[in-house]
Amino acid sequence: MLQPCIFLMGPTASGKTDLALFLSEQLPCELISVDSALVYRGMDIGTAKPSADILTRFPHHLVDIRDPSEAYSAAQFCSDAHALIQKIHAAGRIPLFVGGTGLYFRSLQQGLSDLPSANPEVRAELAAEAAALGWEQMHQKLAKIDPIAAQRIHPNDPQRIQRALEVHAISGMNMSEWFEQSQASAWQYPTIKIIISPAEREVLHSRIATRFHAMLEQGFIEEVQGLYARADLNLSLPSMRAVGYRQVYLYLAGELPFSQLAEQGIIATRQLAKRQLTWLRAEKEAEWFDSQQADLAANVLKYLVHNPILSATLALNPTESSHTANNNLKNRNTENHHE
RNA sequence: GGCUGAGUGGCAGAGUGGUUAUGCAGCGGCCUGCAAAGCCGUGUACAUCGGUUCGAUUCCGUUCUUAGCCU
Repeated sequence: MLQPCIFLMGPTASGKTDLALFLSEQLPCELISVDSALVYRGMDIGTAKPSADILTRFPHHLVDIRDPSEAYSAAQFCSDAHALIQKIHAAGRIPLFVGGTGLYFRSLQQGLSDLPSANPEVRAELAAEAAALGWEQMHQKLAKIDPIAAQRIHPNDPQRIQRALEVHAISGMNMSEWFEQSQASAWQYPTIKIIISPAEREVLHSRIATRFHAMLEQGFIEEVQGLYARADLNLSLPSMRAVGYRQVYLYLAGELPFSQLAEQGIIATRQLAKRQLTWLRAEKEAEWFDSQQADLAANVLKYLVHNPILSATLALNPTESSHTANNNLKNRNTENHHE
């Protein structure tokens, strides 16, 4: 019988982190971050990363595991996550996945087909070719190599055209053939999925704006200055394209006036949150909680503790789980948690 | 008070006697090794009232608003 997992999902600025910290105090959990930006060391303010002090007291897996010059990926995330699940389950504890990266959650649940991984040299070649021919031409090439993929991929979508061509260039087999041959192994663990988000979009927008201004006051620009100064970092890297970092980077490069920095950063964050919500709406069998409700933490904990998926595991950990949790419920009723 | 100009969708900004401007924002969606990425879709809006006309956002006049100039 497989042991359980918990997913805590939500858009940026919804208060996931505080809730996760609380839950990890109350339940025999280990925190695993599901966030494509928190993986980067030295990117702290703009990613709203928990402080060093918090991370010491509440260890998070998959935070600060890459240099900003490196790339991470959904496939690496899946591999890392599965290794962690084994380890955590072996210790009799529950993996608590927290984050807002929709692709990572989906990859985990649906599995990824067996595909050749990214190859920087091949990508560089394809990029150079595209610069000469244009992406429409590249799409036409793809149509010859892999008609099925070409039909699915829009001619204006360079990222996906490049990946499909890359797969073929590396392996000699096209993407659609790979999909046919490999059956992605789906998620097996009994899982409770919690989604938190403000019920009102305006609330989310206002929290995003407030938080972005706070980041600027906390020295966000100085943080990016250090990264901007590095010769090995540029805007083509996923790290420097992260929301907020890209805008500050452009400002430092003199391509975005200071007067527009906050506005553009906030807009980018809003658009991120919107895309995240699109992923979240597609989640099946998830329990939604309004992040603005006064007793959010208590309600989520109550929901988890009473969920049959957890009962067996909690019964094995009576002293540090359900007993404590139920006691703490009484003290948490009026508290409101924010990220 | 007089003269001249301008009034276009949330914002910016073209244009036309009868066909969709466009960009940004917003909203919805897509998503298989860059995903906080990349991409797709989505608004007859033309200040007011009246006139001319088969037909006016576009022409004429009224009113209002506004910018500049004059007294």
